[in-house]
Amino acid sequence: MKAGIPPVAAARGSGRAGPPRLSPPRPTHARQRPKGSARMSRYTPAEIEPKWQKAWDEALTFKAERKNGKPKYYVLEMFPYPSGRIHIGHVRNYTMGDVVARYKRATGHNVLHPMGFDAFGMPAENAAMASGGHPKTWTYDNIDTMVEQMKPLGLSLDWSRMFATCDPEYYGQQQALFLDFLEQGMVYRKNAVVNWDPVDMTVLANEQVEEGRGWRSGALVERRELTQWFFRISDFAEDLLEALDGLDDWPAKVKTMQANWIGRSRGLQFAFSTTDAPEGHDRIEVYTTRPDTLLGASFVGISPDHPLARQLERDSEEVAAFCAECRRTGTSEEELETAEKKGYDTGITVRHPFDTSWELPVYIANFILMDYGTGAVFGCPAHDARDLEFARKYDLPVSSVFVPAMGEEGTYILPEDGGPAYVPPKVETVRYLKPFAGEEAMTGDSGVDAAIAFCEENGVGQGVTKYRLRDWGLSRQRYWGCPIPVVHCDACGVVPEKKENLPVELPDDVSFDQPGNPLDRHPTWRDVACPSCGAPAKRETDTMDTFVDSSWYFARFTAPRAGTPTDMADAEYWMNVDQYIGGIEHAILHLLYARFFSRAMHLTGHLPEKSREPFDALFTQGMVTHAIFQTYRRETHPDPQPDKLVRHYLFPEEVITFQHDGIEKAVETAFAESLEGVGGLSSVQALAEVHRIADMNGRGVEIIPSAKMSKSKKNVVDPVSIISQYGADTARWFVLSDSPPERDVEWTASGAEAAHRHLSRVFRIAAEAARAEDAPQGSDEVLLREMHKTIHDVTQGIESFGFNAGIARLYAFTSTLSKSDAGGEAKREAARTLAQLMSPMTPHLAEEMWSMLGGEGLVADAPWPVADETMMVEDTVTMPIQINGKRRGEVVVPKDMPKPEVEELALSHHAVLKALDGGAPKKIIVVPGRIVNVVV
RNA sequence: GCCCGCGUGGUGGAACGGUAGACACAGGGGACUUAAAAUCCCUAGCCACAUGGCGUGCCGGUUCGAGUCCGGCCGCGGGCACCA
Repeated sequence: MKAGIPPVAAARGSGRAGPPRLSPPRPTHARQRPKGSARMSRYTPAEIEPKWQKAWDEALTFKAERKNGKPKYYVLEMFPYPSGRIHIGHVRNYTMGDVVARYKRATGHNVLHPMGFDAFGMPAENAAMASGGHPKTWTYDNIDTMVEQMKPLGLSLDWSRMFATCDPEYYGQQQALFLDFLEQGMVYRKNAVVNWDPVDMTVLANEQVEEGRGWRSGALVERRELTQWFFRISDFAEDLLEALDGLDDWPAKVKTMQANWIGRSRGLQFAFSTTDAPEGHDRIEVYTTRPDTLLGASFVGISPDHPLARQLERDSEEVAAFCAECRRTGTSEEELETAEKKGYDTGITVRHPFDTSWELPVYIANFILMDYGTGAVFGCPAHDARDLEFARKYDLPVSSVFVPAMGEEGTYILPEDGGPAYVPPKVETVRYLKPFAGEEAMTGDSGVDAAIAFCEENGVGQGVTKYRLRDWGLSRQRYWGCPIPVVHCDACGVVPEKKENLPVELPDDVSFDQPGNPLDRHPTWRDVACPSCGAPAKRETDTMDTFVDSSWYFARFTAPRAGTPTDMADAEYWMNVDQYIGGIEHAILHLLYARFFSRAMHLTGHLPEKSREPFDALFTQGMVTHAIFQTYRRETHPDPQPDKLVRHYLFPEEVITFQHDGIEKAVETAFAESLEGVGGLSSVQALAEVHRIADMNGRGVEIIPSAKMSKSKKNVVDPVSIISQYGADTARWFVLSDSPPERDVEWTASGAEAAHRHLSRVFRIAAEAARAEDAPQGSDEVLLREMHKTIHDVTQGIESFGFNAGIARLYAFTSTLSKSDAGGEAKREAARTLAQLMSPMTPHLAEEMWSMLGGEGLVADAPWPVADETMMVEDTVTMPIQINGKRRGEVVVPKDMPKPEVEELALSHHAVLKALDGGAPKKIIVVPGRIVNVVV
């Protein structure tokens, strides 16, 4: 640990509210205390933490090895991207995992808790372009820094298993998996669109497209088709959907999101016959999930990429112009859906399948995706908001098919009369105005079923099940990724690389001085002999999506140095991941891809059957947020241009926060110090005056609370400075306190100080207990009873991911212990138990307490304390008495008092007597042990 | 736009459909100290002197009883297939 960050920097600022802190606490480690009598009562994390980390290292405490006789437990946190520095969000993520890992160790499990890096990806290339370095150097330097920053956290990791996905040993095995998948027919090539920057001549990621323009060139982005590699994940759609049911320990919201993403739908596929269409387009296939609304059809819409649209484009400049415009939007669904709905009337019509004299116009529409369904839809404006918007824009007819079944008369406005589109859930019963199949009143679901049956009978089309899930395009036109191990040969076509030639390693001699993929411009790497015929051929220059890297790393951790992707014996022993922990932002893509991969790895013999679902339990944690401090700076321009106010962000350490008139305010430290005569930072009054002056001068600071931390907004907290100031245990304790793990937590400097004060207090109390006189006293039992309740509640808290609740109990128990007048031995027992209960959260402090209280060995090796149920039983219970559901009093009764007696007691309560006023109660509800409610 | 969440004092939050505000931060008061820091104790949802009334984003519903369940709205966050 590095000594001394400027005290002002950490203590000022970012306090949520309150008076200015004028004399910040000095970093604890800076006090070089003489060894001696006072030494034992001072909490010095800077001494304690490295000492115990060394002890764990030397004892190989956290090395994971296959062992018989103990149940295994595999806990995994989503591995980080090596961005360069660890982030307080990482601290929270890994601390949660560490709590689980240490707790499971203590409860007799053989724990695997590994760490690695998700190391391929665009930021490394961006850095190389910006500063001329090499992605590889940048990445490995970052990894070194981050490991160095993570080690002081004291995580119970088996560092010997560490790897980065950009290690050739890792991605070589990934290439082997790719070849096996290819052989099994789970990979194929097809055309797909990408964002194309016509100036930089390069493919852009969605995030590199800003308002339809390339982020560097500013050129209008185009969609361009390329031949790309795909995983057949959609073949697994049904299985991936069905299996969600078995994931009992996954959050319901994640399962819902995945189910919606897979999007199984039952619908009708049929064809409209066309009039006046070019040859070969006499039919337009459409797919609809609402065939019951066929009689409300108003138009047919086709994708700009639909074969018919393509044909028309060739024949007409106008159509070509319209399609070109449609293709100018990005490829993301969000952009397509939020863009203004536009259509082009082709002049072609189709005949309605139920009535051939009824013709509908065919529009090319920018919101229809070629990838989903058939690339064509029929529009029913009355029952689809988007179709209604479109119909109103192009003055197309709107005709209701059904109306609400009951009620709402008088308030319901038909869409044709200007009302909104009526889109009830399909389970709701509606009344059909023009039923052609089924009942007049029925649910949407029945309506759809009846419509499908009717259409099938009459030869109009057939019921089909479709999925929204598309195949996974894995080709990326970038350097810093896992090379796709195939060779393109003029004679043999696409030829897989031979396994003995793996890994196909990335060449080091590349430059990023021009846009595009350097592999494309690297002749000696690119030009190879065909593995099949030996003729001159070219390597595939696309690399893999980085989601591939993270789709199997959990399996690799079970045998990180194996010469094959996995070692079956190790996989059999360690898989599955018993507890997986990570951000909710990965709820869909990463987790779905990993579920697909583990199925594919099972099919290719790399994982056992049980690992088709690799994560037994999932927990999604919230973010760490921090207030943003925003101000404006005057930017001066030469005459005649006026000066401009430009938004400017301040780091937390650049401001002082305080509370005035009940409102939290902030002033810029530098500005306050520049003022003379107002007393600067000496009091709330002076700060308020500074604040007033700042506002008048356009130097006011605006506080935007609870924002996701980001470097550009400067609302970041660096864990390294927190650790050097307070120690790792304080950082760990803080990120676990207060907020429930699944929710976002706002980092506040005052909260961190409070955590540190508490740990110091615990240390003092433990030191006192160690010295306490061993005279037995009457209140031993009170303390021990409380201890057993605490064991129970903290255990419960950890088991249920209620770390904050467990910590609240530990606060309470610390308070009990400090006030207890129990004998020394009881106090020591209580303090040792406290150390054990705290050990998953604050492992270093716990070890120190344990050793000072005469605990045997390491607390990390001590078995978890077990609550004695008999010590927790209370014989009386306080029951609140409610009158009409409002609390009016309480009675203390024996725990198992029979209902009639409780009723009698309640009725004699003065508040009840007063409320009854001589009358009889209407009803009395007694919930044993909980509550009495008297209804009068 | 679509899918999924979340919303409780000045602040973070607690609460099997059963005493709303545990625990903590900030605040107020006090003890100790020459003074301060550190520490310890007390206090505290809001309104009202009080009896009491009002309170879990807003509106409505179910229930003896709703922060919790249902419907509708508002606000904020996550995801939307090439950010990881």
